[in-house]
Amino acid sequence: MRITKEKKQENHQRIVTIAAERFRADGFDGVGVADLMAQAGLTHGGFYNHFPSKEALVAEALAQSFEETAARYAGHEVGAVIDAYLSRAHRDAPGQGCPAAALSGEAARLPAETRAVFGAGIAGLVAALEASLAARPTPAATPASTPTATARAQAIGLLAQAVGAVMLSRACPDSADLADEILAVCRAQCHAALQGPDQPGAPRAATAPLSAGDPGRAGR
Amino acid sequence: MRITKEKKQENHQRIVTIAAERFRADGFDGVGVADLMAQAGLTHGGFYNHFPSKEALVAEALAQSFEETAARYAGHEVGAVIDAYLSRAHRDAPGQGCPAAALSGEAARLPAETRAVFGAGIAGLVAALEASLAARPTPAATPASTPTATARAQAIGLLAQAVGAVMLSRACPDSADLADEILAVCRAQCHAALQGPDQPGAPRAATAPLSAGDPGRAGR
DNA sequence: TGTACATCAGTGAACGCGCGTTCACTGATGTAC
DNA sequence: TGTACATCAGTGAACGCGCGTTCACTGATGTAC
Repeated sequence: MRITKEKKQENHQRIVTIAAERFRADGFDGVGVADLMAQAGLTHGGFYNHFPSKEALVAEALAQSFEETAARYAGHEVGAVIDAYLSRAHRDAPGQGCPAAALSGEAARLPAETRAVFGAGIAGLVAALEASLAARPTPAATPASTPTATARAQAIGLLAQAVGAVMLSRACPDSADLADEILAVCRAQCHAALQGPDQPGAPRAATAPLSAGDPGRAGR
Repeated sequence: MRITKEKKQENHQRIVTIAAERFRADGFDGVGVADLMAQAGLTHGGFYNHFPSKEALVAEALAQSFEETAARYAGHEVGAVIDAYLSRAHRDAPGQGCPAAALSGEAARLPAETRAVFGAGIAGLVAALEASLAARPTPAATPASTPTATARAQAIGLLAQAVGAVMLSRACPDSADLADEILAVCRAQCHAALQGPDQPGAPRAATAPLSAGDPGRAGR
């Protein structure tokens, strides 16, 4: 039954990718090793040929989720990133979305080593957002009297509000108006913050050119 | 072994209060029925004299947590509420803190009936915050040209950012500077938002007159 | 008010179940000659 | 290049454990007379 080294690596990657999605969708405790292996087309016994423990898989899956998320938003206009992040599509597809919005609550209870991975992921998102903010041209109408916050502070503020909004929206009952209201209100406020404290804030298109994975399978 | 009706009610209340704390600290799946009953000085078998299921206890504990949280902040200046909410004391004592910041992630995966309780709790916090915002005197320096956002929109935005900041801060490794930075940055931004988009933002005392329960037992 | 009996909160053993992990085994792959 | 053997990825049964829940039992409380 032995297989090629390449095949093994393929299997390893498949397990990690499946885990990355399932953990975000169902939580770390919501998916079992056997379930994950079955979804990868394997039996549970072989799991420990790939990982010393479930915890190790959690760490790998988290790292991959954060990288994938940072990569998806990289190079896009911050406004477009905000629209995509605070969209119903993102809220309704946690498995394809940002791990910070899906797993921050449980991450606080992870063992220190795994939590370090999560912290690094958050730091990476902040850094990426900060870079995007620093790269954009200064809003023309900003008067010299009110210097905009540092890009870093702005990045942290935007991330916190976006993560909070998506989490609260997900925690509301499916049909609740409040769930959509939270998303819409915070989307508007993030855009306003972007345009500087003195811009009245021209209305923006709410369309999200950035999608959080396959847009066809919402499944909320 | 039968006990007084009053005694039973006392026991019931004690179980709910213990559950409210433990669920926020360890998550719904992080605490077992037997553990909870033992902490209440009872044996696990009697649990079903009080609740039809663990899920029913979750619902009761959540409702109590939200009421307790809303009551704690009620009647205080919004600025003081922000300082207390975005404090290290609150971050380090999730069991005594806001259920939205402790359990929003897991709440998204709760059965519909329990999620409805959670949604009602969020709606209650928004309404309380909105009332506090509406009650305060309009910031003197706000020019007529930039009307402040509606109190409701402001309440939603503040709650989302505060919840997001506390959750992200908790998800960072214990000794990470980022954890404290998130809290400090978001605290400043919430205050700035309070003073209206045109106020440069006078420096504020960072002291939190409001505490999230017994300040002596941090335990992060 | 006093007595007889039904009620029921609490006890602790037991249930079935799913979990993470271990293990003996298989047989194709990789390697040493 | 060809052969013999060690390696090891995958299999599937089994492990111990903790979980939510059930149940027969106890005896003090509550109630009907």
